[in-house]
Amino acid sequence: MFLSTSHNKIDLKSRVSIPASYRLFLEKSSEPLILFKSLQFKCLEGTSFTRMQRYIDAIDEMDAMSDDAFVLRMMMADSFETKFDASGRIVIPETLMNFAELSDKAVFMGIGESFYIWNLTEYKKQYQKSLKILEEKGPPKLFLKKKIE
Amino acid sequence: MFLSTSHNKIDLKSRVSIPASYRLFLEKSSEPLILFKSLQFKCLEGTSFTRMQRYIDAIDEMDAMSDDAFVLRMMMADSFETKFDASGRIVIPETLMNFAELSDKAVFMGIGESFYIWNLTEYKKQYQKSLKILEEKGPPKLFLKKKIE
DNA sequence: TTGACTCCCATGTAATCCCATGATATCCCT
DNA sequence: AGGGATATCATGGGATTACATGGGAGTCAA
Repeated sequence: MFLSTSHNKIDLKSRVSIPASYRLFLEKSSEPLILFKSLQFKCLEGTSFTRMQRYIDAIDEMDAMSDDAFVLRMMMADSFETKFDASGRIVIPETLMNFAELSDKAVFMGIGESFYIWNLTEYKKQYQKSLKILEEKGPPKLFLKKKIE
Repeated sequence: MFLSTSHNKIDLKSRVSIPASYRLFLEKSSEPLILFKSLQFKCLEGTSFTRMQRYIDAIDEMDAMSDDAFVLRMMMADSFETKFDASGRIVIPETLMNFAELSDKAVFMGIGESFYIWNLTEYKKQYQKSLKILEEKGPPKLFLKKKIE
């Protein structure tokens, strides 16, 4: 799984080291890494090939003319399969760099099945926001087990 | 699969480079590339031979006399099997150039099992539309579910 | 013979590979 | 438990290759 947070450098060639633990997870299942624009935030999302495959299969199962299918297709179009170099780096495509407003620093944030890549400012903003919500509304209700009915 | 977006030039001979990653995907399965008019948009669709076969099978399964079958068959009649030259280009048949109103620029948009070829204006229009849908309706339900079983 | 199509070669740019390095973490032996 | 040896990790930069594109020569058909 993708867990933990780390701050890595983006060099002049738009290369970043993917945190070793993330890489290990992908290599274990010998999966390529897919990068795409988040549909919810100004950040990138990384995930495994098979997970992306699931979205693609889902498109075929839905009404091809529906809004959902339309948005999902656009998401595919903004997805990239990336290759690791010998030392575990990838190149972030220019479109994605621009979308997430990345320049020289990337914050990796593991969220289980996938992970986010933020620019530092945006990351701090979201982090503060989550603290504020926590303070105002208290800890979220969290059910680790499904209710049996 | 077909992912990512790229902007390629169409030269005076109606030649375009098919993005290397798309070509790789086709070569891996040693499949010819089929080009045809999109049934939904003013763009071309490219896909593998076997997937095209599936479309044709689907038509065969419908009421042969129906309007739907009629329209689909007419569209399919304008399908072309393309050949790559040594450097990975194809020639876009004139009928298709006209249909999608292509001239000197082609936007390739990978959507998994197939890809679209748009003229720049039309592509931008569709992209804006997807942003609008996303803003108004939020991400597809499918996407919010972390696991799809 | 002319027009269209195909094959072949040329080229600048951008991506990828390869080797090098310092820093940190891990191992291992005493 | 210390402390040196070793592996792992993140980073930098040059060399090499791949890719997209342009143009010309050869080929076939009307």
